[in-house]
Amino acid sequence: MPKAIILRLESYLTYLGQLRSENKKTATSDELAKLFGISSSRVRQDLVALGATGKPRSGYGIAELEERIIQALDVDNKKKIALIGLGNLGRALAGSNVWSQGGFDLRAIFDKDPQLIGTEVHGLKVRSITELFGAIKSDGIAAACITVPASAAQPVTDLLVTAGIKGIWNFSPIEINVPAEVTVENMRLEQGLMTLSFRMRSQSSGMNK
Amino acid sequence: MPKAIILRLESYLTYLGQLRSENKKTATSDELAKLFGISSSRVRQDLVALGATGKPRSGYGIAELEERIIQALDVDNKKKIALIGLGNLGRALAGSNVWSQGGFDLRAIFDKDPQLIGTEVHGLKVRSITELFGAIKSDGIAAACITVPASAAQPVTDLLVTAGIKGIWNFSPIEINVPAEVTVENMRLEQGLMTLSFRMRSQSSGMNK
DNA sequence: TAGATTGTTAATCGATTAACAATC
DNA sequence: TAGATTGTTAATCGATTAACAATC
Repeated sequence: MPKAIILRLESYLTYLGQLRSENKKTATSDELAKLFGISSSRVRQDLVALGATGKPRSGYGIAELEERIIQALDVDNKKKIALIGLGNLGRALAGSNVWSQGGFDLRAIFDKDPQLIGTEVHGLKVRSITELFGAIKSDGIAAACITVPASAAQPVTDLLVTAGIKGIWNFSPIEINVPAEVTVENMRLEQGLMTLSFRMRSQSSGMNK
Repeated sequence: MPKAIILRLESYLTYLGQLRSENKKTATSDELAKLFGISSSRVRQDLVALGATGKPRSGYGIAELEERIIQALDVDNKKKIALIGLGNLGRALAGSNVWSQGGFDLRAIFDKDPQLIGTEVHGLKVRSITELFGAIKSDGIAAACITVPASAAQPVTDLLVTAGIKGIWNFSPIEINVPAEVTVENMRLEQGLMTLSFRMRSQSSGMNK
């Protein structure tokens, strides 16, 4: 499945949830296309790739589309994830519902600050990073979210890789090195802002090049 | 400038900073290409689009590249931005350095919780959302970061648009509606996790399709 | 000089849009 | 039935890679 389609399916899913909450039962390719600024044929091709079918005149069933997208992205299969680094951002994420929305189940929190170790955060006891290796092995944790300072990112990554982690959601502003079998998804907050910065100027100058 | 190039320039910038901190002076297209998993000719084309030139055998000057990317993205021109919604995520962002890294200067914080209004957060007094309109007008704020609950996102957006805001960094999991002249950059945390979820399965099943 | 790396053009690849017959 | 919308194929567009002469 091409990466571009995956990204759009995720966007469709968000919007379909909104439509369902408004009690709508069906959506047309043209409706989705207008919202996301793409052609309706692109939407139909995406939905064909997903294996969904619609009905001429009425469109696609919203519930069916949601279900298929969730299946395709493996969101219904909650994978165990650990959070490494309980700073401001880590704390905000720990208490959020992104984990289950994104297909994961937050099961462990690690930090190196002795003040934090042993405290309880959203039902999870904060553990020392020295316990990381053993805990991941014994708990069968598949993924990790890294919200540590840049300087700690690579050492923590190496530890995670050795412990057999399969996926990393990386918030540190660093390119971390991992072996080919480990999946890294970078979440770069600054990059979102930089894109906004660039687009605001292009917009205002009419320089759409 | 194509969106795909902008995204890569942002990535290059992050990595060039790392190289500079290691006291490296130059980088080759092949070096950058390997790191980001693209071809070296793509890197060279990106750098040509940026207006940078390199030297055969030695490569490109790191400091010059950084400077040109910062200029191209307008990161050196700090635009005034307001934060709307001081929940866990808003608080984490308020205290971070993403603003200046991304080309902005956080100048105002708004919330609707009376408990928070009047308190000081990272040198900024939290103001009532009812003051939003006037404050944005009088302070010349160009952009806003929305970290409010989904239900509040559209009303807050409408207010911001009326106040003349030019760009929105949206963390709420909603497609917000804005007129064409307003730039919206969505920061979807769940989508990052969903992509990780999908890629972890593709990876492990060897199903690279 | 020799050889690594740039700058650039042509070839390939993939993604998007256009178009339209099929159909509910 | 009539007409809106799907499913699908062909055409277009843009992005990436390959290749190589120029050059430091």
